[in-house]
Order: sequence, then C-alpha cells, then structure tokens
Amino acid sequence: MYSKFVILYTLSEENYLKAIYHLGKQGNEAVNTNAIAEQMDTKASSVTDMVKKLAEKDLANYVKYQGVSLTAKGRLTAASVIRKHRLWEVFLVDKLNFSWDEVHDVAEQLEHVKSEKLINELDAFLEFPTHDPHGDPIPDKNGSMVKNTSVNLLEVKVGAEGHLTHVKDSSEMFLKYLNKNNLTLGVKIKIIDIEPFDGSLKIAFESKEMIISKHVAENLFLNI
Amino acid sequence: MYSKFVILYTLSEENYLKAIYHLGKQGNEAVNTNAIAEQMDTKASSVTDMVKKLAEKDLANYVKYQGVSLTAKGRLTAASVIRKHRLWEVFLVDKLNFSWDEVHDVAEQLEHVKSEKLINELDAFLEFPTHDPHGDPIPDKNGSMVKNTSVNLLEVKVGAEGHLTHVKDSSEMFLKYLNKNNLTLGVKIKIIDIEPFDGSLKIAFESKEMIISKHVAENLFLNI
DNA sequence: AGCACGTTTTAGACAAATCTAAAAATAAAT
DNA sequence: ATTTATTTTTAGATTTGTCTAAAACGTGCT
Repeated sequence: MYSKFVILYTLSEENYLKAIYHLGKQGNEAVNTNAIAEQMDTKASSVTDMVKKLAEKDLANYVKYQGVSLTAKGRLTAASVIRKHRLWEVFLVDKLNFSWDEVHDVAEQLEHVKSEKLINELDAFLEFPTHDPHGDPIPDKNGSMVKNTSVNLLEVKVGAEGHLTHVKDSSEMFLKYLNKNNLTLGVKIKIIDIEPFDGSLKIAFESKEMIISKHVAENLFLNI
Repeated sequence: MYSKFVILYTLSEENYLKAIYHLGKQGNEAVNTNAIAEQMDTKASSVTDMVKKLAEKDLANYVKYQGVSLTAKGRLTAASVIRKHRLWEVFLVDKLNFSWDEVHDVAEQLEHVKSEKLINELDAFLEFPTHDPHGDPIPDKNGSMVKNTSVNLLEVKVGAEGHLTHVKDSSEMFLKYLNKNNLTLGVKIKIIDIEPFDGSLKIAFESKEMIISKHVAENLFLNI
C-alpha cells in the first residue's frame, strides 16, 4: 500500500522556474529561450515547450519571441525550491561533514522533496540560517531574503579590505581551487595591487600574498 | 550550469524492486503480477511491462506466467532503498520532531536520493541505528540486517509478557490508533486473556487494561 | 478430457518531456 | 531598406511509464 503524494509541480517544472529566477533578476526580468537552454543544458525547442506549460499554469509570463519572466506565483515557487536547496546545503555541511564543493548535486535532488513540515523543521533544526555555505542568502517562507550588501572584488580599490562573504560560481572546480589556496568564507582579504594589463589582483590574507586572475576576482565578494 | 547525476535506476524501478522485496520474502520467493499491482496501486499490465525491464537489467528473475523474484543484484538494490527509507525515518523522528505516523510519505521521497556519502554520513550522524521508528530492522551496506526475533501477539500464550518492538502495519491510521491508546514501541505488555469467539485479546500495560481486536494483534510484535 | 474461471500477457494508445530538422520571426549589417 | 544572420518556434518523432481492451494461458472441476 504505497500512498501517492500531492505533487504540485514536476521536477522539470521546478528546475525551469529556478533557472528563470536565477537568470532574470529573481524572475522579474524577461529571459531568452537560448539562455535558459544553455543554463539547463537542453535544446531551445524544449524550452519553448515547457515555457508554454508554465504560462498556462500561471507561473510565467510568456510572449512569443519575447522571452519569459515569472509571475508572483512562479517567483514564490522558485524561491521555495531555492530555499530548500540552500537549507539542505547547510545541513550537509554543518551536520554531515560535506565540504562546500560536494553539496551541490545532492542538494539538487533534495530540493524537490515535498513536505512543508520537513523544510520548516529542518530550518529550525539548523537554527534558522540566513546564508548557505557559499554565502548565498536563504529565502524565507514568503520568498524574501536579506539583501546582499557585499561588493565584487573587481569594484574594490587598492588598499581596501574586507571579509569574504560570498562566492558566485559554486562549481566543484572553482571551490576546489579556493580550498587549495585556503580561501574560505570569512577570511579577511586586503587588495594590494591591481594589474592593469590583464586585470589580475594581488591580495593579502592570513599573512600571505597571492595573485588571482580577473576571472577569479569576478566570483568573489567582500563585506567591507 | 546544472550537472546531471548518474542515475542508476529510475524511481519507478526502485519502487518495483521494493515491492517485490517486501512481497516475496526479501525477493527470494516468486511474486504474482497481481499482488504487485495491488501493492503498487497500478494495473497488472503495467507490472508485466516493468518486470520485463527489470529482468533485462538483471535485477529480477522472470518467467512468463510464473511470477518474479529478485536476483542478487536486485535484492541488494532493494535493500539499499529500504536502508535509505528507514534511516531517513529515524532522522525525521529523532531530529525533526516527526511522529511515527508522519514519516512514511516523506521517507518515500527521500529514499530515492542518490549519494553514497549522504547515506553513510546520515547513518553515522544518527549513530548507526539498527531499527526504524516502527521497529523494522535497517539493512546495512551489504543488504543484511539483524534477524527479527520478536513474536506476533497472536502466537503468545495467556500470561506471557514482553516489550512491544515492532508494528507491521505502518499506515497513518493504524499508528494514530496506537498513539491514542498510548501503545508505543518499548511498552511492556502482558496478555491477560484471549477470547476464542473472535480472537480478540485483553492486554495489560502501564497499569491499565484494554481489549484489542485480532486484526490489531496481528500487527503487533513482542520481544519476550 | 473438456470447460469455465481467474490470471497474465499482448497490442495499441496516451501523456510528459525531450529531440532533430525545418520554418518563421526578429535583429544586425551593409 | 534589403539581405543576412541569429534566435525562436513549429512539426513530427522518440522514450518512459502508464492505461484499456482483447487475447492467451493455467487451474480446477465435473
């Protein structure tokens, strides 16, 4: 006797909502079909199909040839999935000894588990964290989250210093690079020099210095 | 950039394996198509289709018109899903304040999350529990679990007593009935009388007496 | 042995999510 | 303002898991 769940939205629908949310300023801005296709590693034609379905369910605003944005309902649903993703990431790191480069794939699965009670109890169990292990803010039940006040390393002047609070790219490869160089959230970084030629930066932290490429700097954010 | 997982078996395949495992003495005994259909709330024709696929993947032994059993590989896969289900149940009850009648549907979803590390770390985090909240044993990584030595209430003589260690039916309705009557795992029960007419039992526990039907007794197991 | 019943399988259809290839619309370039 | 290039959509096909209806099988009974 296996019971059936009330499945509000399918796994695929939830993933599309997330992608649109991330690509279009929390779903407020229209996003291109191709951008979604690339993000989701699928074909543009598949995106068109799904986007029509989302519009029919009042989750997205869609005008042919003019991209997609999310409705209030779609935005809330996306935020709820992201909330679950990030809470599970905290759980994995804080309770199950995962490192921040190992959590993504597992959280990607856990985020689709349907249970109000589960996620609320998990939130309480973790003592209501506000940020995930990469410094991304965790939406509350209403989909709102603290505004990110951190600034990108590329916008920081020589001589300034601040704590590393957020990394944008959370791919395994990038996080392993940070691990290898002891760049972890919370570390205090000072900008020593900016090389005009290639945009690379010399930074100091924990009484040592290191050169990082412009591409790396793009993905690091400080609270000054 | 969403990464794809290595999905060994589909959700549907895993659910069929579980059903066959449960119906056929851990998958060792051949199970009827109709029995599986009833257990899974689906049609016999769907079962036939799926069972052929399982046989092709070397998960099941299937001979037309003669039922299905599991291969060693199928048995191990089923046990691994059941292991995950039961560990998650322990997590929900021990850490997230779920009661034993609320865990089934959520565990039914969590059991399909694929990650070796996740389940091993969860196991450790819960301090290697041997039984789930309904007293069912938790299989280890190799699929083996402690033998259940508890005896069914119907097989117990008048005057005997023992601790309630296992309930067979773990439907919400049955568990809520037990809750209402303060029948929880671990409670010490004594058989006062057996009524020959309808097989009902008078039992004593926590200094009170109560009559339970044969149907209830069928689902309760004691360690004497 | 033959028949009737319940069980199981086949055949064909459908929905969801995807794909390829071609057509249509929009944007960019001369 | 055409033409070209890019993006997006349509049309039709495929895969997975399911279904219904009909046919095949197996069992038990006379």
